[in-house]
Amino acid sequence: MMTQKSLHELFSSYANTTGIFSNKGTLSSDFTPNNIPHREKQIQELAMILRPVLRGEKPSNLFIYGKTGTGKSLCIRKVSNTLQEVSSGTGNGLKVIYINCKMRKVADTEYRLLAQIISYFGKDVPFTGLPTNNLYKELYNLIDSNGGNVIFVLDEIDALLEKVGDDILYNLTRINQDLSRAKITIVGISNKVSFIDNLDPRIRSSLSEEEMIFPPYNANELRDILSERSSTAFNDGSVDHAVLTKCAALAAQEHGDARKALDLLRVAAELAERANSGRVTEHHVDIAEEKLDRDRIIEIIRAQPKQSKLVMLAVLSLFKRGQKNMQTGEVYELYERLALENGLKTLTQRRVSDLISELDIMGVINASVVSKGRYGRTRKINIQLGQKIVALLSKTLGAEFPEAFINF
DNA sequence: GTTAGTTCAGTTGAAAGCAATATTATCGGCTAC
DNA sequence: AGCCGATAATATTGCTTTCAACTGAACTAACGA
Repeated sequence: MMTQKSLHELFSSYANTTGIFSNKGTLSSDFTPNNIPHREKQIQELAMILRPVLRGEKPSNLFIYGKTGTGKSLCIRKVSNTLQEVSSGTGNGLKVIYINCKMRKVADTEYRLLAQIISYFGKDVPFTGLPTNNLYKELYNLIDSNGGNVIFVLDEIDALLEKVGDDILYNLTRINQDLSRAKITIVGISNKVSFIDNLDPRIRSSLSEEEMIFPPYNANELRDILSERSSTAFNDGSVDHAVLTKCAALAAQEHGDARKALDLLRVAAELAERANSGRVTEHHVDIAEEKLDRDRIIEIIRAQPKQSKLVMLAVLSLFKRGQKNMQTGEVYELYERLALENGLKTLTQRRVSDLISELDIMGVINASVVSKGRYGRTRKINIQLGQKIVALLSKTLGAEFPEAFINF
């Protein structure tokens, strides 16, 4: 009875207040706003580089660098959309194909990338089975019969080339030379600046006929972005000005990642709404940051292979016993026991040592090699996570390895 | 007090094994001449 | 004959293990003043 009544109250109070959001979608990171602050120059430049398509000429190939959340994809998307709109009136065919090469199982090999491209032309090829040559042939025919300009936007191209080598680009540029009725332009996007250096010189020069760099946003720019978006995302007066500043400042610390800034703001607002406080405050941002952090770490761990999780569990267990500065040996000992109890095969210390350093790189634990003189050399392993996260993690992992709790 | 060795407890790099996947090659069946 | 799809054959990966060289400071012992 009691619960029903409070449920009733909950709903009616929800219905009677306007809430914080007016349009939450604006805060999503894949939303394309009309106005992209502090990227006017880049958009201008992009437009200049790509505009030859409007006269049916081939633009230069282009290479774009920039860290995550610096607006690369956003600007490209915006420019190419407009370009497509305008060109549909000119009679010069234009097709822009955007592909994210990082997406596992979609475009992370030569074959899959080609298959993906082909499917953009409305033709499906089997997942597997055909020789790659056939796909090139197929693609060639499709593009040629389609005619006009084709622009390939390859996002996170570094991931692709790292995996499969640079032949693909070579082949694609070569196709271009044979085509009679169509022209291919390649736009590569990468977030590693150093990446182009270890590329075949021929490909490098043809790929980066033009280069652009998207610098990270600074705190002020981030705040502008946030206030721009929040003007449509929120109802008036529901967000403190200080909140935006704080989100911007936090995200600026992490290489000026606009996505992070938006996430912070969105999550903070969600929290505020859920807590029924009529407005978002700095306090909510704090909680949001912790929550994002927590989610990230839990997500990382969840995606780990079993063995790695087990190592993590070993570290966690020791940590909960109050151990500080654990050594590889101690962790390995416990890991060995846990593996045995859970019926997993035990890896060698060599491997566990690597797993530990992987966990370190991912920022889940802190491990650094220290020499302890006469007492050898080892990694000093620590956990620097909040209690909440630790508790949550051990719960998650504990559920996966039921036998592990015998140790507590 | 200095200097030159030792020693520990792993670290790190290279090479190779192995199982799971991915890519290629091959073959029989089917259609179109 | 030529093409298609399926299946066998082969190559590539991604993890791991094995082997072995390397590390760097605490500890020791010898050294020289």
